[in-house]
Amino acid sequence: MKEQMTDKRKAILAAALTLFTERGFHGTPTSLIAQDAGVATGTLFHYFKTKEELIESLYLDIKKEAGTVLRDAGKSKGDWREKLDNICMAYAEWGLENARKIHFMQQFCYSPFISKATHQEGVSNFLFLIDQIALGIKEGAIRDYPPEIILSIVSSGLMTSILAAAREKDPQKQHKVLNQSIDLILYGVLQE
Amino acid sequence: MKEQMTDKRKAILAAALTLFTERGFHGTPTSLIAQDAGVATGTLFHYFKTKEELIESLYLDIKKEAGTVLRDAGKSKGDWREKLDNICMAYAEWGLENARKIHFMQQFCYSPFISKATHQEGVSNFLFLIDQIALGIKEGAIRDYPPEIILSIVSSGLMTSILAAAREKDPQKQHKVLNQSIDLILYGVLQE
Amino acid sequence: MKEQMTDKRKAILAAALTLFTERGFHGTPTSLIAQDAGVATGTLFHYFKTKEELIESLYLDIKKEAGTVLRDAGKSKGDWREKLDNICMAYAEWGLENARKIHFMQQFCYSPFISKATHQEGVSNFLFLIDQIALGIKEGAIRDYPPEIILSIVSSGLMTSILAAAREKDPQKQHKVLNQSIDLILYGVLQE
Amino acid sequence: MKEQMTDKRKAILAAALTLFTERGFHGTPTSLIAQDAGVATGTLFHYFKTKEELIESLYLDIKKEAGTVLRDAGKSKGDWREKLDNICMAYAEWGLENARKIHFMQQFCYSPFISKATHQEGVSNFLFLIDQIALGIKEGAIRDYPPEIILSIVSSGLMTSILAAAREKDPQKQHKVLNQSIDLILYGVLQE
DNA sequence: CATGAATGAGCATTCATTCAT
DNA sequence: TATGAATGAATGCTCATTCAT
Repeated sequence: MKEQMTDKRKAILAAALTLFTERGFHGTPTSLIAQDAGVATGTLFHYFKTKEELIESLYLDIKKEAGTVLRDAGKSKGDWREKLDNICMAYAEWGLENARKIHFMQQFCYSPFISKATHQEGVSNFLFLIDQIALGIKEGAIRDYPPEIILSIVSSGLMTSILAAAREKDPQKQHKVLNQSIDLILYGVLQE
Repeated sequence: MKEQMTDKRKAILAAALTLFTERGFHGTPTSLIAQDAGVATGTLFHYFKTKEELIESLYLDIKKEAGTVLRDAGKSKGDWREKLDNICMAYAEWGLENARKIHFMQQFCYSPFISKATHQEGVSNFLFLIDQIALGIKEGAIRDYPPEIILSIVSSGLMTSILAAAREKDPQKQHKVLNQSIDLILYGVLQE
Repeated sequence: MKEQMTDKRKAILAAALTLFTERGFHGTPTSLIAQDAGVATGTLFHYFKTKEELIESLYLDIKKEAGTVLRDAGKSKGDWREKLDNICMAYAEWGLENARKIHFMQQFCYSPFISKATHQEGVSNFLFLIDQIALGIKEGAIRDYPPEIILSIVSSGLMTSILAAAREKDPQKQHKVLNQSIDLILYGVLQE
Repeated sequence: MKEQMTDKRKAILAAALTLFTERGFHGTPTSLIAQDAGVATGTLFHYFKTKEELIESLYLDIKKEAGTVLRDAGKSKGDWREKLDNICMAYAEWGLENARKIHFMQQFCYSPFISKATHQEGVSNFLFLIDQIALGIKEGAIRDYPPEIILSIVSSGLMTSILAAAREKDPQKQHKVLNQSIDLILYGVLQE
């Protein structure tokens, strides 16, 4: 547990999340991040050797958090439909409360600021889902298609839906959008 | 006929497409765009008043081209499944040959470099699909969900699949990925 | 008479006068001068080889015009006080109607954009005044001080007064300011 | 004590003074100012947010210094002629040693680079002279003309004379020119 | 004579990073 | 650990000037 997550470190990451999504990577001066985080410019470079290291740390933190949310939701009991529904809803719920993190992932996962290696490491948090899907296929609950393809389609659909839901003001409407989206996504995936 | 699309203008847009996707907006100097396009730096600013205007023009051009591809494919005859399949395959085919354009849209559609107004204008090229989907619902071929939701889930799924397919080297594998992805996407959408 | 003073040439000089006083030399693009003059950018360089040549031509034209005004006024009859008063008032009158030209001279006579040679040539239009002053001294009407000093003090006082008068809106007030200023200036110069 | 006047700040102002008078505002690259001041370009912008702020600061500094010189000289004892003579000579003396500052004021006081507000603030350093002149008028020593007019004529005459004197090499000649000029200026102002 | 597209050197300003305190 | 003044390379954009039409 090398990561002690000082308050200052956390503040820097939080400020960076907001600023990077709102202004892009190069559009965000490190001095501004430091300012918003309430620390001196030099301090930022004490915690992160370079600006690149900062965005990659942020990326990994978010991916890890998202992975944990999914893993926890995956422990729910019930049949496959229920299980997948739970996982999707848990992710959507978290995404709605952390829209900026979804936004961040969407914007930076294919950007040149995240190295291939970091991207790999980030994705690794979701790999257990591949196994789960394979299991669902074997049990005849999920259509027999390559699990990677299923995962990428489901997750891109979810991300887009969360962002769409976040654009609604009314929480009831938000949930309606999410429920309908998840219905559609799972129709595509589940064997009827 | 305001748009005469000079050769130089085209060259600048082409160079910008490649560089923006590879290095990001702020990561790409205008001088480099000009160099790659084979024109002087001043010339770039003769055609586009600012760097922002350049990226927005590029965005609109691509969205327009994508809209045209879809519109043409939508004229095909046949039942709904065939029709949707044709549309998706045409889009995927185009996307595969223009992976950079897909990449560009994915990376910049939610970025702060494209103004809301431009985003709106870009999306307008796809609005006719909403009507089509509504028609399909009325005819009982497409599940009865809000057409906007259906459109956003289908298109995000398609984009992701195209990018995944583009990562494959072998054209045969590419098409297999695409076919399987489109199958899955349409399962979700079509009423069986 | 090499100078045929085409309409276009005149238009360029007029536009340049306004723009140079309002925005400075380097602050005024030649393209803007051309635009305001209603000609193409290339045309400006047909009449003036460089931007420097333009400002120097403008400077000389103005100095020449000012010299002519003074020379004409100097032909008036009457005693020395009357004569000097006439000269000053004529100059002030012209300056009031051509405040921009006064402003221009004030701003650029010591600026680095006017070469020493051009400055010399411009000043030559006023040299006859030195002789006049010398004559006035010899006749005992003007105090016995070096004519160059007298000239420079009188003319700087006049310029400043014209600019001050031009700042007033009411023509009556303008003239009051001018008359009072000229009174004061001549008190200093005339032998009582 | 907001103004700590760091060494670096002082060096930048000194370099700017020389360069602006010699090459004009737009004719002077900030990089050259920094170089001449012996600091990095970034440092210049650490002390002055923009090039405009730099020239305005410089203008205010000089006006303040000039005002102080006059104020100190105004404390001298003696009759009005002596007093005005002292003030003028003190100013001329300072101007001779600081010809560049005089040159700067002459060149930029009516230029578009100094905002109206800054001009006002600069002029405020001389306002006490208006009161002095009014007093002189009341006591019958100075001719009864609007004090503002008297001030502007005297000061423009002085400035011009200082510049003329500065053009002489020989210090003796310089002082002769100044003395004669001040004589002439005061003849115009003083009631005999 | 007149045009205006094209050029590319030049400049104001920003910003990641360092380092003395 | 924390600070923030100082650095200077890098970049978006401007503009005098040319030249093919």
